[in-house]
Amino acid sequence: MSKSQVIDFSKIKVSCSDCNLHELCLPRGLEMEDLQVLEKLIKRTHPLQTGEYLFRAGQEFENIYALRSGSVKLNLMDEQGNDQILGFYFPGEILGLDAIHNKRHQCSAVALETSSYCAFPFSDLSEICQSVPELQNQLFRLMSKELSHENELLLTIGTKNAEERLATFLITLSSRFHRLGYSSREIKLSMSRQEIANYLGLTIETVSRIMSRFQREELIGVNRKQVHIRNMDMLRHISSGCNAGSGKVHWVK
Amino acid sequence: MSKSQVIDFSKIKVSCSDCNLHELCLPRGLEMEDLQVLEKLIKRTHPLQTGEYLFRAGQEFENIYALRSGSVKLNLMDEQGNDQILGFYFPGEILGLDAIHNKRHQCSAVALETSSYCAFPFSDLSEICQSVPELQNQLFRLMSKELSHENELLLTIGTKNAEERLATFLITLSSRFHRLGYSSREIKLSMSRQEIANYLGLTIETVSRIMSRFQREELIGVNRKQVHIRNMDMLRHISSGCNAGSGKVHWVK
DNA sequence: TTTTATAATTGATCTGGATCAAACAGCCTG
DNA sequence: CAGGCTGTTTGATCCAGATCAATTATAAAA
Repeated sequence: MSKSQVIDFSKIKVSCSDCNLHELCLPRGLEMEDLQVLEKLIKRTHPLQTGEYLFRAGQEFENIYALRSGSVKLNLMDEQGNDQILGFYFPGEILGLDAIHNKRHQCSAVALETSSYCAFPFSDLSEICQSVPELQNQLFRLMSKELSHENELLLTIGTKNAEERLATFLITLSSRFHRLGYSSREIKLSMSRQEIANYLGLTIETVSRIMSRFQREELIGVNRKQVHIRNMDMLRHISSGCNAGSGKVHWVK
Repeated sequence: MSKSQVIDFSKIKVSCSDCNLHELCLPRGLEMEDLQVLEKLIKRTHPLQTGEYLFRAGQEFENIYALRSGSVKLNLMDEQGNDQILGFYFPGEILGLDAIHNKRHQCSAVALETSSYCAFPFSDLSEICQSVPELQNQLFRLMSKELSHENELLLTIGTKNAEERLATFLITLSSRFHRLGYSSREIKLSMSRQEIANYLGLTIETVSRIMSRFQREELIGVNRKQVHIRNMDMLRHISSGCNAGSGKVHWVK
């Protein structure tokens, strides 16, 4: 209503100790002194608007990024223009780790909605790691977790059918939102159907059809980008591929 | 011929400074002193025979592994038994990095042929990183490279058709072998057709058919597990998806 | 040598999801 | 509020690759 309600994010001063994502992006048990060193090197900038880039493929690698609010998609393109979305990122998650080895980003990261973030200059960070073992280990853990996520995605795309992939997608989003303190039943999709389709190795039509089917079967309620999970168990059941309901039967010899 | 030619690998004493994979697995410019510390903690064991496990899903994470000879497949299985091969590993490559974050292996690593390796206890390694910055950075780089590999695989599986995937697979193997000092035209496949198919998200029949077609078109020569690349350019062309030869035409508006 | 077992190839058919096409629903903007 | 734009849904058809089935090749065992 009043203009005073319009927030100027650029003027907000946030310290890591205040940040509610603290536990997600920083190691536990960091000394106050270390924390202050860390805070000093963090670059905070204007939030990104929808469609703006956090980083672009080809850019020199300088920072890793911790998402503070909003959401971001990460995608990789080859010389032919084939474009694959590798992941969606939400508050507390880290981006840019895959660019370390050749000092250049291969992927692009694009905001799916207004999003704010912290940037950590990697060279400084890796230097601090030398004196703060817990920070080094946190970075190892973060990269390792990223690897695991990609492994899961490969398993999903490589072995599951369209229905199972979409169910898996919804279940995964739900549990990630839940971890952030949101409802696990109300999902606000910040990405388009096209982006979901690309991510899951499907087409937009297939995604749309299956969403409709899930709705018809009362597993979910859909209103544009808002998804309400009505039957979590069944959805989980479908996502794990034991979907006897659709006539698939596994015989035991 | 004579029995003296049978090598007892368990008695071979190899130091990192002798190892021809040195450059691949250790950081450059490591001080002699640091190298000796490192060598002391490396566990060398009997080589694995075909089918033996380097590590199994569920096992506690202790070591990361540097493959010294042979080859290994890494695979991930879900509760339903869906099994996805995530990668094939060759000498100089590192396995186990994805297990860091929850201290337990999610994947299994199985030898595809007689294979030898070095095991580095990770807790020791991360401790040494505190005093040897270059080692820490090498680990960051290795994990980052692993992430990039998975990104590439996702792009391949998510956007390419069967023919393009197999061509990509062969080209990739070729260049990896070349980096190891082998011919880039002679590929000895240590994995079965079934394993190639699984890795590429295809069936064994599709892989076999496309291999036959490639042979018919004189792109490759195949003799069981031995593949000879006869037309690298064309293979590369197919792998990158600009395959006008098969009737696909891209119109410019 | 034959026997058995496993991996790979080849052919015939089927189908899940892609592609093509059209209609529809929210939107901004003039 | 009409018109244009974009994203989504739904229907009709097609096809790349899966599935099913049979044959062949290789290798190890008897």
